[in-house]
Amino acid sequence: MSNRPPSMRDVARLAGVSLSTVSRVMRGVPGVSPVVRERVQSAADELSYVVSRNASGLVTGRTGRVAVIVPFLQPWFFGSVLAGISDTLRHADLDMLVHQVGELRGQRGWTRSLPLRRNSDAVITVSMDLSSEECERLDDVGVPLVLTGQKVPGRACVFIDDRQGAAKATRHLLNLGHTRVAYIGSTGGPWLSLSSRHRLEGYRAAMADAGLPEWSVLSSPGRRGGELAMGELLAEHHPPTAVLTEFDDMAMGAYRTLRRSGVPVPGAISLMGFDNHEVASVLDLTTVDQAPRAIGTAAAELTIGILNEDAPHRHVEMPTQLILRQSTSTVRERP
Amino acid sequence: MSNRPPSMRDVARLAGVSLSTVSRVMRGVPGVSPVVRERVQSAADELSYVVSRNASGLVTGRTGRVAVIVPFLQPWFFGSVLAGISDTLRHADLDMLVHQVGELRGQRGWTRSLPLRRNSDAVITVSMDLSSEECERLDDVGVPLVLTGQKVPGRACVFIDDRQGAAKATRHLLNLGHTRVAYIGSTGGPWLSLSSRHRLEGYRAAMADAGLPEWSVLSSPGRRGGELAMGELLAEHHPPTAVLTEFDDMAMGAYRTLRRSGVPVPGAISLMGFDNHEVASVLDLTTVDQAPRAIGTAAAELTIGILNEDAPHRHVEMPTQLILRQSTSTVRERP
DNA sequence: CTGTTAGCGCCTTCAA
DNA sequence: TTGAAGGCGCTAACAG
Repeated sequence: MSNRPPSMRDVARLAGVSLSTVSRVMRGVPGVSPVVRERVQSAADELSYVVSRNASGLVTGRTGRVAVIVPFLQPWFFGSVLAGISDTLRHADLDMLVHQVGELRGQRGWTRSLPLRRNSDAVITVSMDLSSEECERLDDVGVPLVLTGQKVPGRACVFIDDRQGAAKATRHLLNLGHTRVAYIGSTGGPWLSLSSRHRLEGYRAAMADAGLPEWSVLSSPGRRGGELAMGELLAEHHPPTAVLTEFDDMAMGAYRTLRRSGVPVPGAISLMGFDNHEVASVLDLTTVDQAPRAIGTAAAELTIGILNEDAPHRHVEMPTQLILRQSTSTVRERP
Repeated sequence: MSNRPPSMRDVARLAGVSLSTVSRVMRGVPGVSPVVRERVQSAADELSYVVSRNASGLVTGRTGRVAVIVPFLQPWFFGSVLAGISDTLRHADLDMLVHQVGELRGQRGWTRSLPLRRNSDAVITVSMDLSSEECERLDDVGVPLVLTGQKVPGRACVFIDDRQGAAKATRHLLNLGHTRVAYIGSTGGPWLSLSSRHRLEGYRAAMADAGLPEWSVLSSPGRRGGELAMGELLAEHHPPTAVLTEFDDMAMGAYRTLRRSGVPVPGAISLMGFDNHEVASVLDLTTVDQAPRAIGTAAAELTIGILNEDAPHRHVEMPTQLILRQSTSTVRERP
């Protein structure tokens, strides 16, 4: 509190050298004798001096910061991605600036309202499902843009193969002998529509391959949607024997309906989710893992690569993995 | 990509005014005629010009950024707190810098390894349970420090009354007629020990008030710990009829053990958590809400108040609230 | 109401 | 290997 923190000048004075020498030492560039380097270092330590990114950034044009844009911070998924990004950036000595834009979204020109330009070296979006217009707006910021959760030709992105993941999940149910396999998907969710579409397509393809009719119910995204959709399915004359949901959240809603209706899982209905939500294990829910933390790590690495101008590949596809638990089993025809 | 982004000079040239005029307009300070203001504004828009916080910060000594330190980003709780902080800071035109220090923790001097100094106007810690030594190290950064999740005399902090919350929860179980009420707590968790202690104390106090013996099992934090602890309790000759856990995560573990052991909830055992985890509702778990998002909001408001030097009160206690669901019921003696 | 001037702390020439 | 000078983009005094 009080006076300004020590500046490079203070360190220089204490070490008895010039500003440039201190600067060289702090940046770790060669061209300083070991003796002097040591002297400057201890002077800096004594004052607990830290280089101001503000000032150095003014000169170099780099801020040492990466902006991360997420729709919401609350859901488990985003926390995981951020965790991966954060750790990776720190090792590259970059800070993470987080912008939650869920509420802003929809306002025209929300990209402009963020103080991104000149305030970060790169922008990472997390499952924002950006339109190409929005992408271009972000390009306007003038720094590299890395997308996660969507695949856009010509742009750096990290994504999973939603289609394949959903197909894999569907096949798992089919292999268990189920033939009446329903799908609960979401609609109207503002930032997931692309991946929603792909997962639905994956389900459809797997069903078609097996020569079975598709049976999908679309509902509002989230737990409540799952609850309602499952209610609809149960009201049918011949309910399905297996249900795949677009993501675990919806599976949880579906699970709740099943529990309240006294329908045993997986006794009467096998239930499957997608995401490997942190509590899927609590419910023993069979699901598809998409390693959100690894997505964050990959996005950060891609970003660092681009900043160093040695970006090897700009499209990174992350693997999905079937997580088998107790909520699915071989088909048992109802009495 | 390419040339430097437009600077204030470019805007000034385009609008045909001087630098200071542009500066005044951008900062929204009075003393500019509406006509000129309008002209400058549209010039800025045309160039999609954004003020560089770097440069202005150099002059004002303010960075326009607040650093938030969290142990981990993954758990639901932290995401919620961050969500509250983020929205509140944005309205004050401050950016949020997030540092995840879980892995660093334990290394001596981890506070020094963060580039906080000169890079943020204030520091908010989230459930870090800092030692006074660590607090002092952070003071060294020279910016205001706001703590959440712990109460330290003389420091700005936002916290809940863990003792009271746990006592309230215990009394809820007692009021249902339970007399064999056990408590599952965590031990060894690096960043929750303070609140752990308080919750345990709250349980003990409520039991003592009712003239009942306490019955606590401490286990590792997290779901696994809850699983094991509940296993221990079930192995007893006369298991408890009600169990309070230190937090929902442990309750989920306990729930899993109960489900696998075929013990009906709340038929045989009433189960209660603490936190109101986002999936507590899926499990119909009775719990205590501590509104993490509101904690974040309060912390950010407190921070803004301190930065504006009009901080009214520096200790903010957040209320806790009993959330009644289906996992607790009146005692029914076992057959 | 508007423009001019002098730094903020640092990096990058260039010269010694 | 070291130092001196200039300027990065902006704000805060001033002067007009």
